[in-house]
Amino acid sequence: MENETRQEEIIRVAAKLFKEKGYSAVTMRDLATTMNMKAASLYNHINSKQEILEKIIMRIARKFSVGMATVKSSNDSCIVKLKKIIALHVEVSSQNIYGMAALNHDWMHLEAQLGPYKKLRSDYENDFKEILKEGIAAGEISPIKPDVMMFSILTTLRSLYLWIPKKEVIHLEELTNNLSKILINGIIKEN
Amino acid sequence: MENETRQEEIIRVAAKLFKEKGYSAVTMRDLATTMNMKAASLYNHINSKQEILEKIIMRIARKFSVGMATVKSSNDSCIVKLKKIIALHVEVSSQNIYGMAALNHDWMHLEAQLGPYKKLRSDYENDFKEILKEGIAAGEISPIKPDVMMFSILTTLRSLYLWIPKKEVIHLEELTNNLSKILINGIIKEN
DNA sequence: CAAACAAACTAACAAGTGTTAGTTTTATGT
DNA sequence: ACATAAAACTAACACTTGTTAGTTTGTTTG
Repeated sequence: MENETRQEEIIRVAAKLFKEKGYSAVTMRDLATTMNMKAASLYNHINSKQEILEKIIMRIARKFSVGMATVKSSNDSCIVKLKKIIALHVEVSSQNIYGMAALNHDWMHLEAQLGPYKKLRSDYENDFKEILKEGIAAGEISPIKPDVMMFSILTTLRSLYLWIPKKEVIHLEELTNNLSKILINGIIKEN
Repeated sequence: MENETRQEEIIRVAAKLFKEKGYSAVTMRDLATTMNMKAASLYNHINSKQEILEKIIMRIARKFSVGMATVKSSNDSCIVKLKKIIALHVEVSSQNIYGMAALNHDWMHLEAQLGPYKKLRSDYENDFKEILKEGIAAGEISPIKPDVMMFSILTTLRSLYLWIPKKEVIHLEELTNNLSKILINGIIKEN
């Protein structure tokens, strides 16, 4: 982690602070103190507070879009596609625990990038819903309202960042498997 | 809605603003403008910005605690208990859409009430987990890690506020039934 | 060594923050 | 009509906000 630029370091530290208190409650002086410098010095590396938020959020949002495109273009069954999406969320969330908090809580404070972000998000949700609908049509998935299904699964996946850091040792593969079971097969015991 | 006090009205409007921008980003002048008054006038009805947040959050947190106590003391099976908890979340969330946002996003900005809030929340989670463990012991629920199960179900339920207002007409009972199916039985089609 | 550059610093700004004090308006009950 | 109380107002406060300008320090390169 020693070949990261000073800018990247600032953004990484900012994401951590944003997770704890939210974008609006974190001041440039807070960020500077954590970085062991004065607030004005931050501006040698970044252009504005807003820019930090943009980089944190848009970087992750694009990763999800790319991941979804890969899943979408595969020839897997819908259930397998869903499992791949679950794995995508576990992977991206575990690698961006702090950034995911900003993405979930502070996207509304985006300014110039607010439109582009919303587009990425709604495209993602549409793709997700489409997979569920195909699954229902193919008889793989129960014919419950796709909206409710998507909401249920996606909010769980979007909240992973809250929960992954609490696990002592994170077995990502095990977590992915458990989530797949719970989200797809439910929790009820079958006989 | 005409027998609500001016204080209650302020708190209700504040909750709506908090949902849109978060506690820290909402200024007393924002709140006053929305209420068609000057910021200083707010202080005829409330003592501080912090107090508004406390009332919004603690009021709801207590409702969940009371609801959980009722479920806990019943003689229902674990699956029925879970369904009752789902119904509890649908009910409280639909009646406090704006407040739920503050509870989920802004609890960390509580000051005097931060400790009490955290206690309520962790007690609630422990009760929830206990129900799942009993269900596993009784053979009603699949023997997956109770932590992962609780996380998955609870994050979905905690995010209901994001989603309920989007439904055109809200059939609360139908929503509760659909969620129960999805969260308990999963989405896969059984043959 | 000297030149060049990156990255820290001090000082200051204009605007916005929650909140208080004191005053005026508006409605209520006798 | 008048006293009372509720609820609005104006003005101001001390402090914090993001950001800029200009300067100094330290490190690399020719």
